[in-house]
Amino acid sequence: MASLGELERAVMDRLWAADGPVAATRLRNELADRGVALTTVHTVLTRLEQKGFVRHDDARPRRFSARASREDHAAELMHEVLGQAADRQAVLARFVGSVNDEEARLLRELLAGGSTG
Amino acid sequence: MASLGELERAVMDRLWAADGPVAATRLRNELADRGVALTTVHTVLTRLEQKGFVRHDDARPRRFSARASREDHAAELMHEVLGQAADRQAVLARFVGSVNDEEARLLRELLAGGSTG
DNA sequence: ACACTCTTCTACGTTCTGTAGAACTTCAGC
DNA sequence: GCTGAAGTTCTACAGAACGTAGAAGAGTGT
Repeated sequence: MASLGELERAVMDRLWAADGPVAATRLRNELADRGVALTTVHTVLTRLEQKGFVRHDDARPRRFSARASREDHAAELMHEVLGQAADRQAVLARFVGSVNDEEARLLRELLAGGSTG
Repeated sequence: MASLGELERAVMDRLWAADGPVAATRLRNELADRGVALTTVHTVLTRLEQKGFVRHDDARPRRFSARASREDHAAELMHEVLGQAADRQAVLARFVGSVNDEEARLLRELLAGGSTG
């Protein structure tokens, strides 16, 4: 499980927040507060692709998008963390023990209406 | 959320697997396959302390222990990951959707027997 | 062809991690 | 209290990851 750097995460956040593929120039604009150069954005994007988080189309300004949604990514990460411990039950117990009531209710609903095979 | 390096994680694994505080020499022995020097173990231990993962007692061979259990740590991480996404419901939905039957059953039990207020 | 925009290549400084020698501290035995 | 062994801390360095971006190359519109 590769973890992301500060800028990498910022880029992923824009990609996730975006409503579709995004051009590098737009990302640069959205990250204007950091004052990063366009090439910097490209470098990060390339690294993110190598890590499997991002992909781009063949259009010409290339447009980049996240391979997985933020939610899928988070859920995936949760799984990795869960699987990394030998005693999953204990982890789940602690996890469930510390979610708030709303989340607990949601979980119950999700588990009740879940698939059966 | 600080992530750990290869050796750092290996050390944490021993600490978590151990049945109580562990001396550096023992850790070095347990990591014999890596052939690391005792000072290397100490360095890693120090860094792990700085990161808040480890603590040591005042005894004289110092003995080190993990601040949180592996399970607590994993559950904590899961929470961090969950909290990091805006749409928690969606994350939980995906998470629940991808746990296996056994885990799902366990979760149901945990949620059923949990607090109600 | 030319100017402009976009993309890729290459590079460098910083920080993190693995690695461990050198130096200092403490304890056991004398 | 001195001495040697064991333990601990200090300091340093190499390699990788990341932020950063200039230089160079490629594509587009006119």
